[in-house]
Amino acid sequence: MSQQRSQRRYQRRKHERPNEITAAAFAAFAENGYAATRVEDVARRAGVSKGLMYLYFKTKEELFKAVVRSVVLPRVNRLEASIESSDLSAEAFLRGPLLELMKQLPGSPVGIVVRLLIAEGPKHPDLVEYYWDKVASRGIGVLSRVLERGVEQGEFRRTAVNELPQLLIAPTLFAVIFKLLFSDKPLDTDRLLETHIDMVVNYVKV
Amino acid sequence: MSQQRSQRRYQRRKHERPNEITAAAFAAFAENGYAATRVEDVARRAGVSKGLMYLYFKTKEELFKAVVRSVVLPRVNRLEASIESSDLSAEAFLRGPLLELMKQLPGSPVGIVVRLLIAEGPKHPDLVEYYWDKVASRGIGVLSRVLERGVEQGEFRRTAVNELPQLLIAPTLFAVIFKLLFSDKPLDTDRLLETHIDMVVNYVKV
DNA sequence: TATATTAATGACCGAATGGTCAGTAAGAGC
DNA sequence: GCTCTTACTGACCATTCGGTCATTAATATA
Repeated sequence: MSQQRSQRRYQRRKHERPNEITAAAFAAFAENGYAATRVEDVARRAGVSKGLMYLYFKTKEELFKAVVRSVVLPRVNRLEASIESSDLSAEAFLRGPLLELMKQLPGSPVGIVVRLLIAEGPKHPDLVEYYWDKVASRGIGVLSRVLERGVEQGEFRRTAVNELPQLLIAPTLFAVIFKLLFSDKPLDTDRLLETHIDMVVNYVKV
Repeated sequence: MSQQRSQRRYQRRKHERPNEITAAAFAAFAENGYAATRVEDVARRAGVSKGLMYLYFKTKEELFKAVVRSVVLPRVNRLEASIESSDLSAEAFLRGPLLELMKQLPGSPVGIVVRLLIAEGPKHPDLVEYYWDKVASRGIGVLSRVLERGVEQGEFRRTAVNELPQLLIAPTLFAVIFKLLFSDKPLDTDRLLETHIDMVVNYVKV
């Protein structure tokens, strides 16, 4: 035989480790929440020793933040891009791409992150701040611009919704949390969101 | 002097202890969340030894459930009563008592409970079930009946909202969570909720 | 006042877990 | 090949914390 008595005990994979570890951590946090997940669980999932975890992430909290970033950032970027590049009318945009995005959120990894944020946020203020800057405020900005465009083009009246663009996606959070907690109870979240958008559009349309 | 060398070390207060302990536990959970709160912290807050905790609550989890019950039950009962006894028109009810209730939720203890439920729910399925039976489904029932009454009296059309009464209060959850996470960011939750109710009423009114 | 009852204490236990570090072996560079 | 760097391991430590229990003292009863 060549030179393997037993297989290599491990491979060195400096580059891939961080992503693999955050992925494993996300899965573990999703199942058990942050506090109840042991660092060693994550290590096992990632096929790595506990010691290595601390080479790439100084503390469990650092790992947590890395997870949130990795899940949330690409999504927001995609959203922002897809919106800015759209040439639909405001109404068509709300009923089309935005509604589609909203429908996808319940049951997506974002739901998990929301849960983690709600549960752990108060203990990690800088993470909350990060989320606000990089996600929430950008999301609000996008909604705000869509409504504004609608007004400029004479499609929409100017209403309180212009100052409260959050109202557009508020029921999405409800749907996310409902599915999270009561996954076995019936609720047609798609229809809920459709109805809501319909309601808003009727309300703001001239 | 009478018979006190030093003050009594403690008083026996069998009857009051449970309430005092759940109150202390609520405060502690509110500050730190469930997992991060030590039983001994709660004991100290309640002015009681750790051992006594286990006389009144078999486990930390039992204590948790008692807290949720104590905060949530009286509120739902009050809501249900106030609604059934009202003789307002459906619209007046939505714009009056219901809106008022919604406005009160962000910042109330309910917000804390919601956070605890979201964070710990997946690990305490029977608690979630309890919450569904005693709170969520009853709340939905109330909303449903108001809308139904509106239809019967010819005030409202029959719309998708009749089957999705959750839509009425969905933004309340958003407001609760927003205030929970981003307490320092501006958001006029009262106006948000008013606008939403206005929108719904316009939508369903004949 | 004497006795019985039990509310309440607090020292203690053991398991769990975040984090460390001395040592090992993969594999890059020569 | 041989050497040197360093990615990686896994045993270990310190601490924390849920839960127990033998003991104590407040108070009800007689």
